[in-house]
Amino acid sequence: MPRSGADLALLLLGGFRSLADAAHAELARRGYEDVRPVHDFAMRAITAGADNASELGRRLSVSKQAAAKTIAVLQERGYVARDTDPLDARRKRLQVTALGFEVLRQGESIFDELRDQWERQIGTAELASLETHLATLVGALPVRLDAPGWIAHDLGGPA
Amino acid sequence: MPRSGADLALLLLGGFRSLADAAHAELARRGYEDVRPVHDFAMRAITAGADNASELGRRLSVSKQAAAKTIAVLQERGYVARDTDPLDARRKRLQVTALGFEVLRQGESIFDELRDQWERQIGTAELASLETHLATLVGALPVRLDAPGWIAHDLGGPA
DNA sequence: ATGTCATAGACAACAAGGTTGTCGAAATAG
DNA sequence: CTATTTCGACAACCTTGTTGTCTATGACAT
Repeated sequence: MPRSGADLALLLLGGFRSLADAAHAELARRGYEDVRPVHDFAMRAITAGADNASELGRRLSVSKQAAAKTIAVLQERGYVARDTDPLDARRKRLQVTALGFEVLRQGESIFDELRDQWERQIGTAELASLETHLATLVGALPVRLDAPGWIAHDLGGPA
Repeated sequence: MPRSGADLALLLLGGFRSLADAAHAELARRGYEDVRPVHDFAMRAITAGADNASELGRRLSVSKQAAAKTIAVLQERGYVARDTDPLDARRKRLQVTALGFEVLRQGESIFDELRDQWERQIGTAELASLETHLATLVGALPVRLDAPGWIAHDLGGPA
């Protein structure tokens, strides 16, 4: 059955959402109730080298002010720490704390489990092909979480 | 190459985003600069029978107040009209205007064109299989656009 | 050395979208 | 006729983002 282009878009969104919702719920179940996908992505970016607010903003494609707000939350909750940069007094160096890494680790394993479930549902080869094709179509896009309203927000639904 | 679960999620999100961004940009190019995906979805829901604010809220899984705000915008821009319901004086019946339908029509064709492009890139059978598998995995989820921060917002990036 | 420009981070003001709570009017159940 | 529910509106507030402005610091050219 030939679906419409709009359906395809919804399908993609739905796929992401079910993964993200499930991960968020599971993370909450494991005790990290205040962690949302944005936080996870931000910590990943920090780990990957975005060790100051301006740089984090660039990596996430948001303003540095927005990045600073996210950092403030992360810091408040003990997931990242900041200290001054000895080489550049303007900068505050960011570091993911042990607690932060713990969340990152759990998040990863949750997503991997979710992927395994999908694999069992449609088959290893099928999922691999789906990923390959999607990767071809999407290319390497910057993270671009953007205004993560529903990504960041508490996702209530049963979906 | 076995990707991680998180990558899969990002791929899905990326797929949706590239479609949505392209559609939004093309719609703007065609002169509908103030239409965002949420508006499109809302109009679709209205056409599909959600002819009052409360019902629209239910269909979109948002509060009726949020739905009312969306309606206000849509009305302001002339995409929907409201009149009183002769059968129930509490209700304001919603109707998509001719202009609204025009946008809907254009949006559909844009998404279809985008899908065609994808089909040419990876092959008809491949795209169909991708859709089928995704549909299996996702199931029938309610629209649930949720807090459409970046869906609703003006998507600036080149992505 | 010094003047100029770019960058980091902080603060303020504001926009968009959503939420809950409240309320009056109208429909409906008993 | 009364009690409950539903609709739409309003207000207050949250979250995440944005732009603009400001100071301190660094980089660089003169």
